[in-house]
Parts: sequence; C-alpha cells; structure tokens
Amino acid sequence: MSEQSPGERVEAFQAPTGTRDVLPPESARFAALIERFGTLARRAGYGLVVSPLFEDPAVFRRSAGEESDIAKDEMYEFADKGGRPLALRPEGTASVVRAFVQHRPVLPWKTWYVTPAFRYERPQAGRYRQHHQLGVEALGSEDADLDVEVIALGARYLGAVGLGNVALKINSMGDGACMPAYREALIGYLATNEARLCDGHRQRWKHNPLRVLDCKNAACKAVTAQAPRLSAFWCKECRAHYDRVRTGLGALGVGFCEDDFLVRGFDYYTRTTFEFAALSLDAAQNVVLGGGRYNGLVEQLGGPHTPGIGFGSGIERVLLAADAEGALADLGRGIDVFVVDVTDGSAARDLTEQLRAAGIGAERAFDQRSMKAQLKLADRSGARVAVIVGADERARGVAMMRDLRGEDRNQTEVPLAELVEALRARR
RNA sequence: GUGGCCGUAGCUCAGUUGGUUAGAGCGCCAGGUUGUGGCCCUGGAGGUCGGGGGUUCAAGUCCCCUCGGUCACCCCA
Repeated sequence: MSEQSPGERVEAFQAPTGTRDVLPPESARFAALIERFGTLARRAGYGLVVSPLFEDPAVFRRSAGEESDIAKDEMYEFADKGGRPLALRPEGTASVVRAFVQHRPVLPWKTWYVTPAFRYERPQAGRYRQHHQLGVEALGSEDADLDVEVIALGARYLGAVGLGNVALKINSMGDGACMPAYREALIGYLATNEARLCDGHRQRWKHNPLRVLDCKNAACKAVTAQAPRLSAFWCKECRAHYDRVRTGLGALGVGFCEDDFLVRGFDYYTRTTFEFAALSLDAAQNVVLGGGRYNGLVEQLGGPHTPGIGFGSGIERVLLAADAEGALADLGRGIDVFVVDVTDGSAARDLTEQLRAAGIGAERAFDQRSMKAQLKLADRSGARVAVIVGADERARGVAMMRDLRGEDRNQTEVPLAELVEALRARR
C-alpha cells in the first residue's frame, strides 16, 4: 500500500550531510588502494581483522583520551533497543586493541584493517563525517625494528599507489618516565607566555598544552620556537629507541625528517610518532598516513601490559593526493571483450559467460539494441576487441572478431570453438 | 559549534532594471547508414528554477525562513 496520496511527490532522498557515495569509475581507485595495501600487508605477515563498527563508547573514549575532541563531541553515540550505549567507530586503533584484549592472540600480533570511521564535525575539503581508513596495528613487541617495519610499510603503500610527493616526519613522545617532566616544563613556559599565544590557544592551552606545538598560527609559532624541546627530556631508553628507529629507516632508504613538534591527535601515543604528508595538498589537510607507538593503550582497555604500534591512512585523503599528482589515473574497467549480438541475444548470453569462465573480462548489451548502439557501448566499455555475432555467423558457428583499438582495426572470422584461444592470442 | 560564498536539465553553466510556452554545451536515446564504434549531420527525451512562505497584476530574478553544497576556523584522516 502506498502511503502517498495521489499526486503527491516523493522527495528525492540524498545521503546525509558529510557523507557521500563512491561510485564507478571512482570506486575503482578506492578498490585499488585497498587491494594494493592488503597485498603489501599480507606480504609482511599482517592478517586482516574485521571487528564491529560500533562498540561501548568507553572503548573509544579511553583510547582517544577522555579529554580529546573526538571523545567529547565528535562521536556518533546512540542507544540500541536494549538501551545499551554504543558509538560508531571514530578511528581504527581502539577496536583492534579491544579485540586483542578480548581474545589474547599469540604475540606478536600483526594485523591490518579497512574500515569506515565516523566523526561528527563540519565537512570540508578532505574531511567527511564518514570517511574510510586502512591501517595496521602490531601488538606485543617493543622492538624499535617493528617501528621501522611499520613505517616502511606505510612508505611502501604510498609508493604503490603512485604518490611520490610525500614527506615523512618522525618524533618521539617519550614515555611515562620522561614525558611528565616535559609536560611540566612546557606548561610552565606557556604560562609565562600565555599573552603571546594565538586567540584560540590563549583560552585553551591548558586543556591540551601539547597541541600548541603544532598550531599553524604565526603567533603560536613565535612562542613555540623558544619553547622547551621534548627531545631534551627523553630518558635514556627513549633516546636509544628513537636512535634505533632512525638508523633503521636510514638503512632501508626511507627518507624522513625529524620534527620536535610532531604531536598527534590521540593521547595514547608513547615514543615513536610519525606522519606522511602529501605536499601536493594544502597543509590544513595534507596528512595522508599517521601513527605511532602506544605502549599503554592495551592496559587502558583492561588488558595486560602489551606494547603496540600502528598507523591509519585516510582513503579519501590519499585519493585527493593521487588526483593532485595524477596517480591512479588509468584504472580500466577490466573489460577485455565486448560481445555484440544482432540475433536474439542468446549468443551474447552464452559467449560472455564462456569468456568469463575462461578468465576474460566480457561485457554485452541488453535489450536488443541496434548493432550501431552495441558497438558504441563496446567502444565505451574499454574493451580492446568486439566479438560480433549476427544471423549469418550464428548459422555457420563463427564470430567476427573486431579490433577496437590501435592503428589497423581489422576484423577476422573465427570459429566459435577457437574463440577463447584467438582472444588470448591477441592479448 | 562559528563565519563567508553558492543552489536553474544527469554534468558544466547562461538567463538583461521582476514581464509570454526557461536556454546552451556535454552526456543520453533514435535516425542519417536494412551488419560496424570513435568524426560529422538531423531529431528526440529530460526541468517541483533546492523546499516553504511573503511582496507584486506578474518572481528563476526581490524579502524572510529552511534544507543542501562548498570553503575557512576548530579538529583531524
């Protein structure tokens, strides 16, 4: 039963604010990123983790930090029909760590994931309420060489999708032994220089003093230029770890620069932090891959002390950067052959399936279109070859094989029994 | 959450100081070519002018509200 009264027009629904549909042909690039990343991750011994899109909100709050913006006002929270509080995943790491705590897999546990992520914020260039991330999380080792492996994997991934113009920054956040002292020193310094901070941070610096370090405002930059350096506070162990990371990256030929002010958005980072920025994008949203070590996070979520490191990479951001660099431009549709049937369609029906079964990408037209229309579709499908079957060919058990690309576009007759072989020969 | 700009066909846009049946290019469909795509020619389909209210003899055009988009701040991927 229709609920509309006669003549009433139904509104055209559209995707909610800050979300979008990823459609062909763009979705091919989306898929290519995931495929290439998955291949590299598996090759390095990382296994896929698929976990629920929603969790107890406390999982995300504990992880990102109770005081973080994500925890405070960017989470999609709701209660299900049983009254259970739930939240949509705002980032990738927390869920994986929660799964680790729950299942206690054998260490080291090296995983990768692809997932949507939800944050309630105003959309703008390169930022959505639902975006997509892929990444890795490796738990159970404190070895700096694992940091190197993870960073190298990130670099390899960005290279594999064709991004050349990227810059890697690394830093160390210290640990429980040295970070508190730095924090105190920074707070003391900011307190005496409060008046010179930018408008926003003059009000908010106490809320998260470290954030002032990566403020883009000139006023803040002038202040932080003289601020105490985190690196001067590193304890012996943190310095040794950091040095091993630097050495490792150097040995692998992964270029990087060190940035004392690299402070990432989540509270859980200890020691190594890193970011890859796409230099072809505006600085406000140019981080395409970022992560770091989180040696206290597993305990935060109720597990045993277990060190970990990982990164997340925004698919939309990487795609923006790929656009800017002209990368990933020529992904075909995977159609090798277009079957043109000017009989009753049964030849197209049977031949396309036969070709697909043989591993050949095959497409056809439906609805008994004219031969001219079918060839037009064949042209646009990207196929290299059209296989044409008319009444005459069908009667004789043959097909015309026509070149759609290249210089000489000849056309030859092939017995149906030899079609697959003939098409393969043309590859 | 705050602010700027913008909503006319599937897409990119034009639309004179408010004035008949709202246009173009591209795309789509068909024909030119009774079995041949890309180029060309002809024709066709396709529009709640984002939505609602108001002013007016008359609103795509002016006013208000609203929804959406976009950009920036904030924050982040």
